[in-house]
Order: sequence, then C-alpha cells, then structure tokens
Amino acid sequence: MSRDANKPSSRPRGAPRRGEAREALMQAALELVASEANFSAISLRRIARQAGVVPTAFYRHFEDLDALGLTLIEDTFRSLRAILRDAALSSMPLKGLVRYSVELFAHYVRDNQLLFQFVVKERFAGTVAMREAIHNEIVLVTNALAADLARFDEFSHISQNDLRVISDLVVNTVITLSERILDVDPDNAEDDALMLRAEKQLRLIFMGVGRWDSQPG
Amino acid sequence: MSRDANKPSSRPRGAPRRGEAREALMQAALELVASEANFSAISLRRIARQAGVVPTAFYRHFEDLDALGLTLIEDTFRSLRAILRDAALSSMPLKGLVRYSVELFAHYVRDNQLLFQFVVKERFAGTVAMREAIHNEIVLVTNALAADLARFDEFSHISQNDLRVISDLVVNTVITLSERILDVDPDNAEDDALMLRAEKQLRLIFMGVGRWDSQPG
DNA sequence: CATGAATGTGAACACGTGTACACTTTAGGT
DNA sequence: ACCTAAAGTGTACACGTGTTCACATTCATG
Repeated sequence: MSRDANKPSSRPRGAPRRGEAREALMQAALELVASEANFSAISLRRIARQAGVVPTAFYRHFEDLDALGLTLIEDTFRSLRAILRDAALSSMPLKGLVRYSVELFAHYVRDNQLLFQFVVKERFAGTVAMREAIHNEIVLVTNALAADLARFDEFSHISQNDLRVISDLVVNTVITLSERILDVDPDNAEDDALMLRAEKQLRLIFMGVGRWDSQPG
Repeated sequence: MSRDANKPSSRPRGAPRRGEAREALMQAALELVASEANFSAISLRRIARQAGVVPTAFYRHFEDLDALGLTLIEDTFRSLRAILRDAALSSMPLKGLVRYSVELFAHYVRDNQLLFQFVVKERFAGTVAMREAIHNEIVLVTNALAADLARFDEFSHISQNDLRVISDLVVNTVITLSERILDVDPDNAEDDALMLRAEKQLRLIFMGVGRWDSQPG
C-alpha cells in the first residue's frame, strides 16, 4: 500500500517529480498483470489509475501499451543477462555447477517475481512484437549457454550443432522451473521440491551427454 | 410407448435444436484467439458476431466466457487422451518409439492447430480456472507416461519417483515442440527441423536413463 | 394438436474504453 | 531572470462492452 491516498486530485496542482510517472506506470502494469489474467486484459486507464496518474499522462511516456510491454521485457532480460554474465558459470568446475545454477536462477526469479510473471504470461499470449522480443532474448541465452558449455572437456566430443540442441533442452528445463516457481505461493517452501526436480533433470541430461555420439549423418 | 427406439442419442428434454450455435461459438472463439493475442482480449460480442449469432444467444449455451474456455480445454485433452490411448505406445519396442511418438504428436498438433494454440496461450495467460484445468490434464498425461515407461526393461532400475521426474522432462520437451510447431508458418517445411531437434533431445534423455542410478539420499 | 422447455431475437441500459484537444505547471539551460 | 520543451491536467466524444428483459420461434413428446 502506498502512503498517499489514491485520490488523483490531491496532488498540488501538478506532480513535478521527473521520470517518476514512467516508473510508476511500469510498476503499475506489473502489479495489475500479476493480479489479473494477462497484459491484454488490462486497460490503459486502469494502469494509469493504479500508478496515480491521469490517463492522458500515459502518452507522455509511451506511445501505446505495446511500447510499455516491450520496455518491461527489455528490462527483464537486460537484468537477467547481467546476472548470468556476473555469475561467470563457465569458470566453475562442472561438478556442482548444476546445483549452483539452479539455485542462482531460482533465487533471481523469486526476487524479480513480477517481471518474470509478466514475461511468462506474454511469451505466448502477448502481441506479436512482444512474443518476438521474448523469443529473441531466449535464443541469445541459449547461444550463450552453448558457448559456455563448449569450454568444458566433458563436451569436447559434441558437435557445435548438438551443443545448441543440448543448451536448448537445458534452457527449456530452466524456463519450466521458473514458471513453476511463479505459480507457487510465494512464501511456500514447496519450491525446494521444484528445484530438486529440475536439478535431477539437468543431471540426467548431462549423463546422456557422456554417452552421446555427435557423428555426422 | 415412445417410438424413438432407434435413436442412439437421447436428446435432452424438449426440443434442443442441433447444437449448431454452440459449436459455432466454440469455433468462432478458436478462430479469434488464433488471430488475436489471446482469449481475454476477445469480447463476448465479437465471438457471437464471428459465429453469426446474436450476443444474447451466447448465454443459452454458456454461463460466461470462462465456461466456453473450459469447454475448449476439456475437448482438447479428451481428444488427446484418446489419441494417446489408441497409440498403445507401451506395446511397442523402445527402439523407434521416440521417432514414432514425435511424429504422431506433431501430426496431431498440426491437425488440431486452433485447439492447441488456444491451450498454449491460456496455459499461463488464462483464468485461474483455465490454468488449473490445463495443469491437471498435463499431470494426467505425465502420470500415464510414467506408467507406460515402467513396463520397459530399460527402466526397471528406476524408482517410481524418478520415473515421474523423467516423464515430466519428456512431457515438457514435447510441449515445447508443439509450441514451436504452432509458431511456425503452417505450410512451412521447417518443422521437420523442429521434430528432429526434439527427437535428439528425447534420445539424449533416454541415454541418461541408462546411466541413472535411483538410490535414495 | 397442444404443451412447454430449449433456443433465438432485438431493444435498452449503465459503464469503461482510447484518445484528441487546449490548457497549466515545472525544470533546466542560457 | 527568462524561455522553451517536457510533463501534468481536465473535459469531451464516439464507441464497444456485458448483461437484463420481454418476446418470438422451434419442435419432440404427451
């Protein structure tokens, strides 16, 4: 709950704070999407109301709702890319990497609940532009993972193409994990079980890699 | 005595005209969802218009939009369950099962494009009731797969719980495949590549199973 | 045929919507 | 201290929405 009441006319003849409204609109959209079905079910006016802003003010910051959505998606993945870069996963021993990665990711998803909930919902139900944006970002992550895996001796017998196939499977498994974490009641200890399951699945995949034969044809 | 003896289907009391409008409404909803972002972005009136029916007629067949959506989900999975049952996958040799299953499923998804597109979009962006319905159906499929896998000698060393973990991974991989098939241009030969990738991923998983050790702790 | 339930119809209502417009206020560079 | 572009505000309009209500039609069954 915000401290000032949701009375729009209580503002002293104009809200001077700069750039604040833009942030407020984005946050409002996230909150509403989290409490409703999805983004397309929410109106511009509702977002403005939730942000404590007059409807027409929206246009000062975004061309339309689509632009807002794209900005949120961009923000999410910019932040995620930073996390993955700083984690420096490729400089770790493969042993224990799975557990560490899963915990890192799960933690991050929980810390950015609203953003990820937005992305999960819009991945298939969003506008064409949104869907494409999300898809492209996921492709980037998958490629980065493939490049990281290539540095491990355990993957030296895997062709570049197969590395991408494997990374794709890993990324999908992690995406599924995050979808489930977000579906669970926030303060629920149940997502330990979810993490354990994902961890098992990833270890299973890596076991398969040991027997995998990347020969042409 | 009544003379409706040779009528196989006992219609409800009164004069239920052929459920023509009901079918039209469902089909209209599917078409609109396929061409728009998702279900919540479509109004009752638009569905009625597309179905060639007056708005108020909607209420003769469904309590509200949610009920329509739930019916579509139910239909999709009823049909899918039938396919999987008739396929009798568990009576096949494990060898070649992967390729066969992938092709069967891909074919089926393409044949029921609109239905699956609906389910994919509503899986995370739908109403709570819809999301739960879809989730429950997927759990059923996963359990059935686990039971099927248990019959193969190759899985005899796997604990029941791990069988579910593995089935879960397999189901998620297949779901991802269908999402991608639906994203692709319908008459595009590109989904052969998608099927090949999914097939590789499933074989990788089953390779891991060979080395998997289901011991407690 | 007559009945009555299922089904179809059109008018009406109260309301939320996106957005254009003209206006005021603010903040930062000069 | 001034000027100007950016940000904020209230009004207004045309339109689509869900849902109600009373009425018309259909048609298997008694």
